[in-house]
Amino acid sequence: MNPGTVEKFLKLIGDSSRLKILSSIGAGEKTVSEIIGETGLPQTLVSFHLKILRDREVVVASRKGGPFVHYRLRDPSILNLLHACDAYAGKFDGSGEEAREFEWPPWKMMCRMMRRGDQ
Amino acid sequence: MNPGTVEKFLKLIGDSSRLKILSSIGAGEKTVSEIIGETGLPQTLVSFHLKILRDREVVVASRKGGPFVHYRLRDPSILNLLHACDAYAGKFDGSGEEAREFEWPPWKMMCRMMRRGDQ
DNA sequence: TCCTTATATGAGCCATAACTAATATTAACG
DNA sequence: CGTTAATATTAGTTATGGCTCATATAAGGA
Repeated sequence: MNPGTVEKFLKLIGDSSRLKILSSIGAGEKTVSEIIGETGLPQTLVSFHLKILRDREVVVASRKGGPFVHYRLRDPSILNLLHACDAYAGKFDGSGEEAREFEWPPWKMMCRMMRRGDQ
Repeated sequence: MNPGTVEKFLKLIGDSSRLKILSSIGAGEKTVSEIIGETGLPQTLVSFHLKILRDREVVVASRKGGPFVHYRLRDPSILNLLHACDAYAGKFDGSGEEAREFEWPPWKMMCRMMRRGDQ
């Protein structure tokens, strides 16, 4: 486990404006205006964050006619990570008891599970 | 997905000094001196971070004779999350291609898997 | 070419939090 | 009680990065 690598990654996504943007884009595709409308964040702030997310390959941009730029998540499953963190942290910050029921699975087990399409 | 909740959680663990501390403690238990020795971080910095981690219930402290305080992770499986992030981000920052093979499993699937002790 | 809409970018400001230095507290022993 | 080792705490400093303002750029239509 490389603390620097993990820190870099968690800081990349661990900002509420960015989380709003990622969540807004979701599994589909959205223009900047749509993201702005949905998040309520200022235009320049959205563009600012999108640039970083784009440079770091979390999102992918494409132009499709007009001045519109569409953004999609390069790996939509990252939303699952965010949801898991939300669920974990939500309980985690609370009683600190219910979170005991959940354990983060080992990486290899996550790999196997998604490869098998476990039902 | 509450951006504020997730942000708070990711910022809590998304610091390289803290990651080093969590990794040092591991699945066992360690004194502050041991953590200092293993991480190479200054004593006051370790104590500073441990206080926050303690207050936020990521670690649990106990005294066992002498001036020694032992720390353990309240939920050691969080190390699995860190390892997964490491693996994901490591590939992620690289070619951006190999990470495609891995998808973060949905929360419910993670719950089921750990409940079944899937092999 | 000019205008409009959509979006991007850069510089500077400001908020946050990690870190350090100094010191306080805890536990145990002589 | 004084001393030592281990650890915690506090105030101030510093580094980081989010955010804002002003403006630049891209695309398309008249």
